[in-house]
Amino acid sequence: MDETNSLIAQRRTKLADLKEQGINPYANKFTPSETCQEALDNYAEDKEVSIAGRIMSHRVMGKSQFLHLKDQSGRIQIYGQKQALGDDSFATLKHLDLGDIIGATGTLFTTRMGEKSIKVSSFVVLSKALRPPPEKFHGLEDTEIRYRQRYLDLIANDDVKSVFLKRSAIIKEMRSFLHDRGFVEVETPMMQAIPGGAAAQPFVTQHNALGCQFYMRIALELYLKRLLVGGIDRVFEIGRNFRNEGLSRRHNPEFTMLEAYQAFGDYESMMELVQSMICHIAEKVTGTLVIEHKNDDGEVTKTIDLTPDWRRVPYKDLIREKAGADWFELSPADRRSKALELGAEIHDDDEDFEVSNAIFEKFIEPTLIQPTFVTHLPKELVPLAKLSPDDPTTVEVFECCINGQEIAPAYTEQNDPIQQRESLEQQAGGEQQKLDEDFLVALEHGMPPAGGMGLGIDRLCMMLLGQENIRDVILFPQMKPKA
RNA sequence: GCCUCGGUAGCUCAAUGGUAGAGCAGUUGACUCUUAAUCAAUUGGUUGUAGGUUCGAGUCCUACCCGGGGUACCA
Repeated sequence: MDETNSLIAQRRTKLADLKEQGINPYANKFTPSETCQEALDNYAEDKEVSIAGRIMSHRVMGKSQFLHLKDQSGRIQIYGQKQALGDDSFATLKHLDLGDIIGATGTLFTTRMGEKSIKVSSFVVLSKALRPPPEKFHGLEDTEIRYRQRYLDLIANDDVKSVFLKRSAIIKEMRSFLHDRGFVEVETPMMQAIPGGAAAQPFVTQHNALGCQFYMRIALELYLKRLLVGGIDRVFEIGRNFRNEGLSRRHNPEFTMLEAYQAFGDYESMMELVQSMICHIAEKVTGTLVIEHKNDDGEVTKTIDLTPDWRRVPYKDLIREKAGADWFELSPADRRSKALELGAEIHDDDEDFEVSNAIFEKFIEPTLIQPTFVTHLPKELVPLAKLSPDDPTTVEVFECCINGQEIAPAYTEQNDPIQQRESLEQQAGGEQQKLDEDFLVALEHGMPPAGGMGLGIDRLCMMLLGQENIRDVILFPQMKPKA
C-alpha cells in the first residue's frame, strides 16, 4: 500500500513509456474469440485464435519469450518470437509485467515439451498493472491480505476461486430445486422498524427523511409468514441477515440465509425438503454424497455421508445419552449441579431448559458430524412453533445438524394467533423486545398451517466445500477497518 | 469483552541482546521451445505504532493498532 514503493514507481515509468510510444495501456475493447480453456479444448493445429488474460508468468530467452495468460476459465501459454513480432513489438512484450492484462492473437501449436500454446502474431495491452502481484510459487498466504484484498487471493490461489465458484453453483442449484417444487422467490425488507423472528442484537440505522431509526433484519421469518397469509403458499427468500454479535470461525455479522415456507406442510415435510435439497445440491455441485474434509497436509480429517435417510433422534434422547438416563427425573437444582460437574457453562440466571440446552450445545451438537435431525425440542426454546400432540412439553421442530453445526432448523409453524401472542409476550419478557403487532394482526387474518425452514448458506457451503472457517466461504468477511 | 499466538523487503520466510539476510518478483546483461527456465551482476528495510530498559533492541518490558486461534454474547 506504500505509494513510494520502488516497484510501483518502476511500473508507472513503464506506463509512461507505453504512452510515449503511442500505445494506450488501457485499450477500450478487445474481443477474444474464445476463453483460455476453450482454446485448449478446441485445439486444432495452426488454427487462429485470440484470447485475453492476465500475465501470470513470463520467461524471456533471447529472441523468444513465453508467457502464461489467465482468465476465469484457466490459463494458456503464449509464445512470442522476435522474427514473427518484429523488434518493437517484441521489445514491448518483453517489458510487460506480471499482472498486466493483454489480448493476444495468434495460431495454436504444441511446444516440444508438449504444451498447447499460441504463437503470437499481435497483442494489445488492455490494462497495465501498477502494483506487483503476489509471489507466483507460494501464492498469497497472509490471511489478513487474503480477506481484505480478496481479489489478490483470487488471482493467486486457484483453489480459493474454486470455492467461490462452487458457492455460486450451490445457490443456483438451491434456487432451481425450489423453483421446481413451485416455490416463489421474494424479497422482503432488510430495514425493519421492529426486528423479529430470532433472538439477536440488531444493528441500528437511521433514516434521515423519515426521522426514525430502523434495524437491520435479524431473520426473514415474520415477513415471509405475512406472505403465507397473503396466499403465496410456497415462498422462499435467500438473503442477508445481520446480527450484532461477536465474530468467530462460524459467525460473520452478516450472513446469508435461506428461509422457505410451505403451506399445508409441517416439520416432516420440511425434513424431506431439507434432505432432498441438500442431496440435490451436493450431487450437482460436488458430484458425490460423500464429502471429505482435509487438513493442510491433504489428509482426510472427516468424512460426511449425506446418503439418505438421515438419522432422526429426539433432543431428550441425545441429552440422556450424554448426561444420564435419569437426567429429566432429577430436580432442577440437581440438573444444574450435574451440568456444572460435566463442565457446561451455566449462568446463575439460566432457566432449567437452558441448563439442558447448555449440555446439548457444548457436548452434543459438536459431535453431530453425520447429518442428523434432532427433533422434539423443548417448547421454551422455540416460541414460533406448534406443540407436539404426543408430548406437549415439546414442539414440532427439528434442527438439522451436520458437520457439528446447526445448519437448518425447521418447524411446524405456529398459526394460532392467540397462542402466538402469548409465547411472544412471554419471550419478550416486558419491555426489552417490542412486539411486532402488524405480524400478529396478520396471523389474526388466518395463516394456513405450514412447515417452515431456515438454512444457513454459509455453513452449508463450509460443509459441502470442506472449509472450516466461515471467512473462507464469504468473499469479503467483516474486518475491522484499518486505522 | 477476556485469554493466547503472531506482525521483518512487493510476496514467502530467516536472523543467542552485538553490522537486518535468503528465495521469488524487480532492474541490467547473455540465451530462438521455456514452464518454480537457467547463468552473471544488481536495486530494494522507519523490523505494525509509540514509549521504556540497555554501552547496544527485530529480539527484553509497557501501552496501543491489526490479524489468527480459543472463549463470552447469539429465545
